[in-house]
Amino acid sequence: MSDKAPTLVEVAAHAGVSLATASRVLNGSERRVKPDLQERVLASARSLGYSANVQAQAVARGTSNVVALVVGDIADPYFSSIASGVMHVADERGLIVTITATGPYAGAESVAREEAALAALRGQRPRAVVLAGSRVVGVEAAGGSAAGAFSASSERVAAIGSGAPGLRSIAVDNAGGAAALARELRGLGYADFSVLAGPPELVTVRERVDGFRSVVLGADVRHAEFSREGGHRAMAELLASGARPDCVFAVTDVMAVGAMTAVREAGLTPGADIALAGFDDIPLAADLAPALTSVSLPLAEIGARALELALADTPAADAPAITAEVRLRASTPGH
Amino acid sequence: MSDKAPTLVEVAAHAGVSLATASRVLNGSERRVKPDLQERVLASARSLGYSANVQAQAVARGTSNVVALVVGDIADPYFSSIASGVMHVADERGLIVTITATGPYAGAESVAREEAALAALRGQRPRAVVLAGSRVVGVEAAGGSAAGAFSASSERVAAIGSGAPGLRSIAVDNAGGAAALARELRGLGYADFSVLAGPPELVTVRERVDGFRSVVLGADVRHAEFSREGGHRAMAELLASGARPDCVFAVTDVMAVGAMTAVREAGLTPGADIALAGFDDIPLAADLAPALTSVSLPLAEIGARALELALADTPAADAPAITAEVRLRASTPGH
DNA sequence: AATCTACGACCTATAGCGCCT
DNA sequence: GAGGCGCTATAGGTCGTAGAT
Repeated sequence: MSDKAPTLVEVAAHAGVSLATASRVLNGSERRVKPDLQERVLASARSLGYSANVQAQAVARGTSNVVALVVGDIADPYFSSIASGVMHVADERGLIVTITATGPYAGAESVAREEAALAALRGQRPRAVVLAGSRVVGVEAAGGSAAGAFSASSERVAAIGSGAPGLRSIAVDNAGGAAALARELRGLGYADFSVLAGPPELVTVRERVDGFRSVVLGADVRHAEFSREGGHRAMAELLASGARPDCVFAVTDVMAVGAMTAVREAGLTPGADIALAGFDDIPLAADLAPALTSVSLPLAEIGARALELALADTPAADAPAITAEVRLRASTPGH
Repeated sequence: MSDKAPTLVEVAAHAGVSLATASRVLNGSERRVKPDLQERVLASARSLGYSANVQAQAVARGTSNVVALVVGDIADPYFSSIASGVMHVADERGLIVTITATGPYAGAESVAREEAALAALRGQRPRAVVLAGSRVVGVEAAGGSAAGAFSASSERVAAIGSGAPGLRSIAVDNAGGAAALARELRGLGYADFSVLAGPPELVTVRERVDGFRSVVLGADVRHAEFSREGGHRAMAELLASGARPDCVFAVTDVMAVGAMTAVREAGLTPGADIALAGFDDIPLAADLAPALTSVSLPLAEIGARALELALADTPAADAPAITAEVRLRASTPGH
């Protein structure tokens, strides 16, 4: 009934070898020890239930096997899909993933929270960090102080989307995807568009809105929280104002979901009375009724590539931007 | 352009004080030092960009501030909602959370993976661990070897749902919720039921199926993977077999979503031709069309309580089981 | 034929690592 | 200022074999 985990010295003593030898057979890779001793050490370790203390290893080695992931909200399908990809490659490489959520976006306070999170992360001395939630426009906020401190201290950071200068980043063609969507929708016969956007400070939001409006110049834009509720409220207000666009583009599928419900609550039929399109192509998008037209992003792959990029020794030649693919579905029927 | 993080000794030297003093003002809680020294140390720390190495602190203190969360699949709304709750309380208490995914359930292999994950977790010396994905029936698997090693080594573990004996656990009234749902559905006039279940080895599945069938005795049961695809396939097969139950209960909302699409693909209208109900009440359940009838579980709260339970010094008097609430919606209209 | 030095193979002893008490 | 946390890394020791003298 040992109530404390056995240490290496105990294992070494039990096996009758030196600490160094025990360390080598249990962890060290290079030097090898004679088979019989090796066997004895392993046997002792097993019988004592030894498990190396990774914290101590990290201190001794001067490098941890922890990677940190920063997201906005893990319950959001966008982030959880990315997290899934990150965790997959971490698992392959025997790395431990720690996750931090910066919470819903709420102006300056969020920037502060984000920086606090990054500062706290530094304490972990992670081998790499993936910023999936660093969403604030501007070098100062996203890539300046906090994130800057990372690169300066030689820690490897990769941002998803709009990379702050000087930071590795996985480029996502938000603007191009949104523009392509706009073109398709116009080709379908829609003419009167309205855009449901998140906070304008978020780069991702700006890119998607700008991309969409580069094709559909006159589209009216409405900002709201970056969530299902935000989409719901924005759409409800839009309808309450008497507007009846024939197609609404929500910059996020999650917002589109809320918008769709709002349309329904107003006694209208999504798809038929008002077409609806989103962005991200989250897992459930195609299962909605009507199935939601969206711009597909390989979220898990993005997460995986982000971690690989962050882990790389050399900043790596800039990979091509992740391309977004338009998926037309029943929520935007052809006229 | 320092490429290495400054250490405490550097800060101490810079401030002209002893290591111990610096340690006290920057981390130690008890003893306090004179204001002027304190200020000097803080100034040095700031100017050097010092950030305590938590790994080293953990080794020195003999206790880490890491809590581990084990889930099946972080991209599944059920798990990500729970994770959200866990992360929230961890954040409040200044703890770091690491997440491990055991992957989709796949028989014995999954049990092995789960144990491997737990073994790896031991190396982290977490202050507490929350098992949200430990889903296998039987003491041996879920609470036996691996998990047992934790409690034996005095680490604090809490399981969500069916607790293995000897493990702290958050009880969830799966059976009661499913039974209540069955009663409500029968009250609505449904008589011919079919159940879409996940792998029978999972306790959660068993409890929900058994609870439902304790009310609706004759219900036919069909097992499939514990996912959207599983629900889709099972429903497609059910329909292909020529069966036309008037109400189908999927043990999980995620499965219900797949089932709903399968119903539609068969040219039938969910709700009208075949009623559909799920379990969990994931965020998007009410936004589906028809809105999905489900049994609501406070997932984030469950996660939060699980971590609190795991963290508690004393095993805590057994709290009441989490009660599940039936939410009747449009997918199961009254006759 | 016996001794010496060389040398690889292997292990032990012992400094650290960054921090706490 | 000293000692310790659990572990890594490396200098330095021991031993056995082998070619040189």
